[in-house]
Amino acid sequence: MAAPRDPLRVELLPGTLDLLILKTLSVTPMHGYGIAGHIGRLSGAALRVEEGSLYPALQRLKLKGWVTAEWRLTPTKRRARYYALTPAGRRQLAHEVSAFDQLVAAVRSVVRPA
Amino acid sequence: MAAPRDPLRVELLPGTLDLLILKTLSVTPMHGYGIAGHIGRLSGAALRVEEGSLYPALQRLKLKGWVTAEWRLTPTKRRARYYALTPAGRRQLAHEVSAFDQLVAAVRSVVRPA
DNA sequence: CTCAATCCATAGACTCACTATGGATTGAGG
DNA sequence: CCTCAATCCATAGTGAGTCTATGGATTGAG
Repeated sequence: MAAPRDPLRVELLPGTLDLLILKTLSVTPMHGYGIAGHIGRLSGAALRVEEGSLYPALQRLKLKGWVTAEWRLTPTKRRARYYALTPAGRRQLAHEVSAFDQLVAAVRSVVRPA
Repeated sequence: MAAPRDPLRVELLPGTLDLLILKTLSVTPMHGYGIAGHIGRLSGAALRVEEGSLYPALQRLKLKGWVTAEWRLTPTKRRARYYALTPAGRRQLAHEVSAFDQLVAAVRSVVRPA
């Protein structure tokens, strides 16, 4: 079996965090801790969202009107702040997905020219 | 013919600029202006590297020992500062290409779950 | 009862790209 | 000749955004 190794941390490029959060919330409203867990799981633990990045990001998204926040109780009776995507947030998500794809294509055209 | 339109500017994600510069210099030594032109051309004008981003980036790369700088004359007899990749720079390039690919894969696994 | 996990959030440091600016040189077109 | 666009260099200041470090409260398992 392979030797245990560090969990291959991929540094987050600034600008991708909003995209990841919006996408996560497009599935269902979720609280901060849950968002971080969801991103970590789906990425196979490659992406680790720090709380010091997450909460400021959520504030930004709220200010821009892309998400709403509401205190609720978790299934385990814990008090948590649930964030939900607004219609504007959904449009923004589509826009950011497209921008990300274009950027990746552009960078690849330089890194791997035909 | 298509109507003239704005050149579809893709905002550069922080961290990708070094990668683009290193890759460009891996072909042949080049001066700043040439680097910007090369990236713009290969990306189909999608990426536009501003001089205010480029020169500070070149300083960084030089400080880290990934490129060297040398004054020379262009084929058109203009004085220009030619930058060249060092062996450490080449290793860094390989590392950044790999990191970029991993990041893209990780983000996509969240944005487009199987 | 203790400790890990779950949940929130802020402050400060730091990296890095962008705008704005400034300057020098060359060649083409008038 | 003169002007202007293109070629080349570079810095200062700003602002966006992520990270580390920190702090605190609650719940359940052992």
